[in-house]
Amino acid sequence: MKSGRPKSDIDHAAIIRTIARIPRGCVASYGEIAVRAGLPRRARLVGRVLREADPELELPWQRVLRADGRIAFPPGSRAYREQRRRLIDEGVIVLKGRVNLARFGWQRDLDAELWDFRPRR
DNA sequence: ACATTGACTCGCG
DNA sequence: GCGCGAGCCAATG
Repeated sequence: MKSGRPKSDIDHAAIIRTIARIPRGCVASYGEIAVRAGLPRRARLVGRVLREADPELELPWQRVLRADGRIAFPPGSRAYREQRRRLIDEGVIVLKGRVNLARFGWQRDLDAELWDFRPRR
């Protein structure tokens, strides 16, 4: 019986599911993903899970940014450029490696009402 | 068992 | 804006 892997597999799955739900054209921080997955203060775990995630899952990893809206990878790196490209391709405005969270942050279901007087597009 | 390392975050100066 | 330290914690060496 190989007791298995630690319960962290459960957390891992919760994180994967949460990331998969980020709407197209929106972004969320590592910390926010953690909270939504029921794992407050586990932002680093989100990053780790993302790094090891199977590409087959085709997770929208480009939508996960740092708490201040910046791309986590070193500016100019391959991953940085790809993330920037993917975001722009789905309509997210990226200025100097940063996204305006007030505008593109994933806050629809948390504050659905604010959606009405939020500038569109 | 101990030390280092991160796709992190926050507060402070 | 920038650097630091602290808190975070699983993976790695």
